[in-house]
Amino acid sequence: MAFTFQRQVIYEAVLDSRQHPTPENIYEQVRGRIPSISLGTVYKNVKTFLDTGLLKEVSLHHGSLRLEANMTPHHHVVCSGCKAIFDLEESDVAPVELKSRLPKGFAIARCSVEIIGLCASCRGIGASNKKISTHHSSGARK
Amino acid sequence: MAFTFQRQVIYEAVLDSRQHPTPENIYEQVRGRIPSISLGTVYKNVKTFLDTGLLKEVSLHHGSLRLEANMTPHHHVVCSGCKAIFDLEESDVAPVELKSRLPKGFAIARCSVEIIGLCASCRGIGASNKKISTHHSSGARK
DNA sequence: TGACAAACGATAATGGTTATCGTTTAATAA
DNA sequence: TTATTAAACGATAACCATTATCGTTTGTCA
Repeated sequence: MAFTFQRQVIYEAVLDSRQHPTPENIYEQVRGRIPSISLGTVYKNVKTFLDTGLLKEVSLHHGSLRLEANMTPHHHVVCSGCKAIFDLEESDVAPVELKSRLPKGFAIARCSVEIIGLCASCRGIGASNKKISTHHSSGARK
Repeated sequence: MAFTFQRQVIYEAVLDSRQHPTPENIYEQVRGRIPSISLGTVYKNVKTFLDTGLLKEVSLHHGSLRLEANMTPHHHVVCSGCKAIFDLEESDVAPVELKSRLPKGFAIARCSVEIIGLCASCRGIGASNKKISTHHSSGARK
């Protein structure tokens, strides 16, 4: 991977932003230093950074809305391969224990634990138990 | 809110699916019972259900990719109003303690705690400290 | 039953993201 | 250093998820 000027500036833009920016946010900031940059270049390089592990996405579930009818508090087990979501009852996880202050004035509504990993079928164990298919390619390297 | 036949079938489709379906998934399933239903109707009613609290969305961050450069394990404080994301160091939360089995064959990669609520500015406390603006309307009733 | 608002289906428009394509730039070897 | 070649760039079209619009149908209620 060639470390071009565009890449440096894009990467620094994410580093400097303490706010988990969107590609669009990055684009706007980078244009301050490279006015001719294309939004496509930002997307391409963000994808490259994700693939090589230089950056991470905050949520595995951008791309499409996922719904739930279970309104009781509970947690989620998420497969980073197929994006499958399994529920975990609230009692299956010991209460989360905060050891520091939150941002000033923040009012907690709820606490949700996400256990992220690979499900059996994505690890190649057992039959290919098809989940609901969703989401764009995410795990494929070019 | 009138409880039309379409609404009943859509809601049951989400209830029956143990898999956190997308609107598209729901559309496909509902078409089995109401072949003439429109995808737009599914979206409209899903939105209605979200607004009235009958359904919930799994992630507050579908819609647009959010990036992070902090590759050390950490947790997130998320404002459900403006979708702002604050980081919490791993040491700020006591280790998550699992009290049950996960789905057979699931390999844990990491555990992430999400503390969801309203930030100071979304509660109307303090100056309107603008965060990076992102995401479509989500909190607004029609 | 009639009147009116709400919901529906069809479809156009929007917004985020990816793909394409011709040109420019970077890496490598001569 | 220059020539070669693949990778990266910018511009733009295409794509997919979602929302908006609009004319018609269906519920609700007087």
